[in-house]
Amino acid sequence: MPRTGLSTDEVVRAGAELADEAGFARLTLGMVAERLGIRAPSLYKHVDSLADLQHRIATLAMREMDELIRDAMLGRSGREALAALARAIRSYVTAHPGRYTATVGAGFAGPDDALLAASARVIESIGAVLHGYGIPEADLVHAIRTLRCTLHGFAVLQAGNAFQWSRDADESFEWLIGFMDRGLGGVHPGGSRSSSG
Amino acid sequence: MPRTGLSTDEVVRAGAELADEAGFARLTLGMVAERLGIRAPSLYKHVDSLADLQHRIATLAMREMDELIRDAMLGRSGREALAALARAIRSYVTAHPGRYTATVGAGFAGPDDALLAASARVIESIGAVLHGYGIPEADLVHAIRTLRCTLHGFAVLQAGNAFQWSRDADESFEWLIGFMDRGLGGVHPGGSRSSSG
DNA sequence: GCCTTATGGCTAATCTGATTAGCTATAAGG
DNA sequence: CCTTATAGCTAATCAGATTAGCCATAAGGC
Repeated sequence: MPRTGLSTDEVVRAGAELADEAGFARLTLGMVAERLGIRAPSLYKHVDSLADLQHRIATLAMREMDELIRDAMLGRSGREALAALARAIRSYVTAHPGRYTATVGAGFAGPDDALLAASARVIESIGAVLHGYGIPEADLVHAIRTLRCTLHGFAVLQAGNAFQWSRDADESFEWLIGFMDRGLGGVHPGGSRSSSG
Repeated sequence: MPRTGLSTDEVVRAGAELADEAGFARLTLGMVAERLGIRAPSLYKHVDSLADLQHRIATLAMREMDELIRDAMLGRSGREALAALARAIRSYVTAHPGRYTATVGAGFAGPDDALLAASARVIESIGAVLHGYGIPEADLVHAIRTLRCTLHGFAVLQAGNAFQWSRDADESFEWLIGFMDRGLGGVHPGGSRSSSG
């Protein structure tokens, strides 16, 4: 048996791909092993358990998303930054629904958990959006949590394909961005409410 | 063996209780059977499969939530209705995190799915909130979807206990309500932005 | 109150998937 | 070329879902 010479990273990547393809809930170690051309028990040389693999996929997802978000937000502020953040998340979740789903149920193993660190970085980006809104210091925590809820809610529904949103999906998403902008107190020239488009 | 004389409803209720207690993901037929004082295979006389049980729990949750929401919103409109809706959901999810989680992954079996009907009723309540906001007809769909995202996002995070929100949870939640109100274009006497409590 | 019958519950067995135990060939370093 | 750590393997165990087939009992008809 020639050694494939796999690394944990490669195993996690294969798992992430399969989660996107087959759905996170249907991911099995057998599938991952087959994809990698090895037998299931051999995976334990790279990950501790299925739960460990799932947690690592969640971490990968959070890191990838963090990077996308930072790239998208670069040089923007206020509503522009908010829109960039939201679109980056939407784009990631659409491309990687299984990975995003991995993050939904994932818990933190402890203060050193890499997932916790990656999540914190994403939260940081959410916080950065608020700079342009002149939110009172005392309200910052609330605003971050609120934005997180809204973005996460959209992402979860998107990942689960829960809304048929057959038509007008893009339009609804733009409306969502405007909604958040208004909710944060954004004021824009020409009135604060828009009807469509 | 004295017949316990169980009904599907009782099985579903036991499953829902256990989901709340142990976590939806950890729910097994064995647990349900033990709780009911019967053996696991006997459950198949009442539900088709574990997946069927999970789907029924989701349906139960959606119905219970629908009822709570309607009661809470009765006689209210505008921001009052919005707040009542949000608080009803928060209250339900706090009391029944496992049941709510059941609804997250649940898909619809078809056009006659009872879960679909129950979900539609909840969406109806969300739509009713918008009456007080004078949203343009063309934007109603978007507003409903947007509100759904925000409320669902909060509920998912709450059910998963994802935010430690150790302190200020209530305050953040009130901020979330104000955020939605502003996002929907709510205008209130004395300025549209509040800073705290 | 007794007989019939549908059915709720049971045991035994199968199946899938995770996980463990213990073996072995090979890659990498000396 | 020899040594050694280890990636991968097979065989086996375990948990949990599900199926097959049996049987006692509750409910209704007489």
